[in-house]
Amino acid sequence: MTDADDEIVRSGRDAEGTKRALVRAARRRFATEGYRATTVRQIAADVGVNVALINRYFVSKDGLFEACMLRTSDELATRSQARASTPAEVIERLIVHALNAPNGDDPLQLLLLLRSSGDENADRIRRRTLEHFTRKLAGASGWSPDDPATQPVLLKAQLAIATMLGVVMLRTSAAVEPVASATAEELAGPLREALRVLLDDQRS
Amino acid sequence: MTDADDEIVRSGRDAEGTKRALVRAARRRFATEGYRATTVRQIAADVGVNVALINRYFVSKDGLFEACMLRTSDELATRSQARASTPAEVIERLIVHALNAPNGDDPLQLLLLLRSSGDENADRIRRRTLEHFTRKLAGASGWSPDDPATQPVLLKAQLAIATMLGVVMLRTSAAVEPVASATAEELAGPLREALRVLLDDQRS
DNA sequence: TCGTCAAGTCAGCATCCGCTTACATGTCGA
DNA sequence: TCGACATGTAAGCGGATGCTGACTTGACGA
Repeated sequence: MTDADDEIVRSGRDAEGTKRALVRAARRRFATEGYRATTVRQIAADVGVNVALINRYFVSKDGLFEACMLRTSDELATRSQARASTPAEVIERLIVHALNAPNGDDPLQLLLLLRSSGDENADRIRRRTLEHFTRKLAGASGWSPDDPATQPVLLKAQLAIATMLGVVMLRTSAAVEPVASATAEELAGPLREALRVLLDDQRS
Repeated sequence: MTDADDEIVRSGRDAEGTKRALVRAARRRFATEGYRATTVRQIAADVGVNVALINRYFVSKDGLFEACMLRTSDELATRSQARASTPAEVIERLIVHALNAPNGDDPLQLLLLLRSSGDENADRIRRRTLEHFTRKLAGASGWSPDDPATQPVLLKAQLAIATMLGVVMLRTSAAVEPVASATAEELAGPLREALRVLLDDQRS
């Protein structure tokens, strides 16, 4: 495990480690404060590294954002690769993912939080990742991607994602009470019910 | 009705009309592109007016954002003042409000509630508006605000709001398919079911 | 007709942001 | 030991952004 990359320790002289640390710090900033509000100087300062390295390693701020999206996309793909399970399990994992990880490191949380960047390429990646995630979610409910009757299920899956997105935003970005300080346990119950309606129905 | 304030017509020499037009244009920008990405020059250009007027009338960009928040807060309060109705009616109104025509201002109002400006005062207004809206929604389901047993209902009402916010976000800001180009009718069905679980239950 | 004042404009300042260029420094093989 | 290269730094440029103060224009009453 190459964790603890963004420690202040940062021994330097380790390009790959520095890149990882930059992506980590950037992801956190982008997720919590948005693309435009995040400055490359902030990110560099978080890692304890000179600003110019961002341009050296990622060409531009857009490039760094894209790297964040790609890494999030990868992690998400890896996790959902874990054998397709029952709808109930999928729902459970979705809830746990979104409600824990208060530091904003969870890829699902990050993906949901990412707002539009203004950069065309990064926005396309974000859209594609979300759509891929939608299909995964619908697929885990036992639908074939080619079945034309799947269309309404895709919509429902996306509504489930939208629900989680809204919850995460209200909790982290807007900090609205009481949902912001509610425990994961308090939220899990109602969320389970709502998501079951959307994901676990009888093919109606 | 003093609509059509942001027409190119803008006869000038009408301070109140200009202020309203600025708030309208600003709200659209803030909601769709976020606070930081929106520039005062853009807003002024949208209205066809000199930038300096923003500072004259609203002191600062923060002040303009706060005016936007206050206006949506007012409009939202006015609408929900319409006699408390049955949960089913409330759900229906919520859905219509959020799914209205994309050029309409209704979804933008909700979207604006998610945007944080960094300004302490404006953010407080946003939080307060959302919390007030939550209580209204819970109240429409027949719960007294003082009953301690209401707490979980507040949470559920907020989850319902979160769902609608997420849907609006995916449709307008992220433009993720298929939800972005789905019709209101296609979405209304599943949304009704999900919201009913959260708002119309049997006090469980 | 003309003075007054609000409504609106103009030009520019200070600051920040993304990015680049030139330079310093640590590491490692010959 | 030392040169070569990769890693990291310092300084600053060009442009955008928020905001300001002095100015112009138009409406209206005496």
